[in-house]
Amino acid sequence: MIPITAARRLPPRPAAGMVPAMSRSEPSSSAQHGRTGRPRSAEADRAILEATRAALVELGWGKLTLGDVAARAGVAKTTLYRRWNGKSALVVDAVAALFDERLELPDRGSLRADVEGVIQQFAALLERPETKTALMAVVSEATRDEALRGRIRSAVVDRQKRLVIMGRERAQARGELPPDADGEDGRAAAAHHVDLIYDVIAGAVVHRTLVSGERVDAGWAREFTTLLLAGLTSAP
Amino acid sequence: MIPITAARRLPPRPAAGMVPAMSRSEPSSSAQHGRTGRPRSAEADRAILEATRAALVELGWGKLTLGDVAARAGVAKTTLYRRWNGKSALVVDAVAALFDERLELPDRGSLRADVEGVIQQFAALLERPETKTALMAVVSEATRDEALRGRIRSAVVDRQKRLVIMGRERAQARGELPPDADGEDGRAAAAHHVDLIYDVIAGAVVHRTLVSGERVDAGWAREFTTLLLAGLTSAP
DNA sequence: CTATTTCGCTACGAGTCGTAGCGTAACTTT
DNA sequence: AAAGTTACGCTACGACTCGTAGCGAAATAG
Repeated sequence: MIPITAARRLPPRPAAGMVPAMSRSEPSSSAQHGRTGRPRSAEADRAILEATRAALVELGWGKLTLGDVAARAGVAKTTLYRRWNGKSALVVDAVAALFDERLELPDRGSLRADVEGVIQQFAALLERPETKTALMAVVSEATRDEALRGRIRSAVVDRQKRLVIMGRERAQARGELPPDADGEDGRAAAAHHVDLIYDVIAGAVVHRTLVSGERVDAGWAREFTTLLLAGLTSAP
Repeated sequence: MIPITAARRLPPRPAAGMVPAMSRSEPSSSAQHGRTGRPRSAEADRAILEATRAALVELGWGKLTLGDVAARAGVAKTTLYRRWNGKSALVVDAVAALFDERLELPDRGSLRADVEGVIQQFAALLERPETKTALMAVVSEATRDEALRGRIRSAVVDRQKRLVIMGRERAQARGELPPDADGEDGRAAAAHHVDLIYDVIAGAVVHRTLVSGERVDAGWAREFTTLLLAGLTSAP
């Protein structure tokens, strides 16, 4: 008894906001911070993120409330605010987990097959109602929030870009694409090329799914791949 | 005096919602409905949409409130709810006006120049903070709202697609692209082709600007156009 | 055991939402 | 000119969400 209220005697408070969740796939859980007190419940993290995805599906971004998420997850609302500083940050983490699990690039033997595969894989991810609703909402919020942009970059963009880099290297090894030029310029050009390809592929799939509102079926993936390969394999 | 409250003696009310603004560029204004009472103020429409854009720039989608918009526009909050059924619908109309004014396709003499021009024009539109913030937010909301999807389609998608169709026809007239095949199949294939090109161009520009968060400069537009043309001009 | 941190809970003021009701203004029809 | 109809500005309202504060209890490290 007579417990000394810990929070009270803290310094002015690090900020009004909360833990950055360090952009890892592993949220903000467990000990290992070298900290001394009671560790955050990893189970609570899991439940919260899952509840967030479920609430997104049912309510959509606009009507999703943190109070509702807390109730679904079986935790107190205050716990949410202790870990994330708002709706956007929470949803990014909730959706980022899906990008971890579901994006791979098995070697399908040819550049064409690899490209077509990644298109369909990404399209399948976007078909999920959680991602469909959340991704663009978060992107929209990020236009006014630098920290959120950083989060999206590491949780979504960088992960996808890695697939492009890998596929490109494989194609070069197969001789389907010319190797990168040597030197600093060559590396810069290669990076630019990767960025371009990434925006074209991801952009087209996202746009067709969310803006045009039509499905990415096998036929479309094939046509798009054909168009793309002609551009990729022609002279620089 | 003793005025008979008009609203009271109306039938059960058309709905809880509001005027569809009929998807025209001209909002919901003026008489000419053949209606009989006081017409809606077109000036109010103009002021509201402009106030909406201004509020978007300052506050962003998340913190934009209809009460604030009403105050800026110098109208009563209730007037907003009489014309639009919510934030999303209002913002779509507010942003759609920009797409009207700013999207044209002057004949630049070659397919390459036309494509590069439309890319830069669209990119310039997305640079504006109103569109940057609003477009994806609205798209996100639309994933759960069929009516909103229709609005976006007519206010944004169809207008842009028209540019693709026009550019394509010009290129065919110049002999830069093969003419469409005859018959029903030919027309269907042409429509598919237009859809594909549209999603690739608009998608890449949107994705680079909003997701990757990098500028569409002249160099990028050139590289992208090169990639695209190689794909377009190669055999089907 | 002591120090420290997190947890669930309750409570709260501030702010927004969307609607209702009223009296007035503007326009059409007779 | 009068009557009928619709839009407008204003005020007020209950319902809800937000984000924070404070408390006592639980969980861990040393």
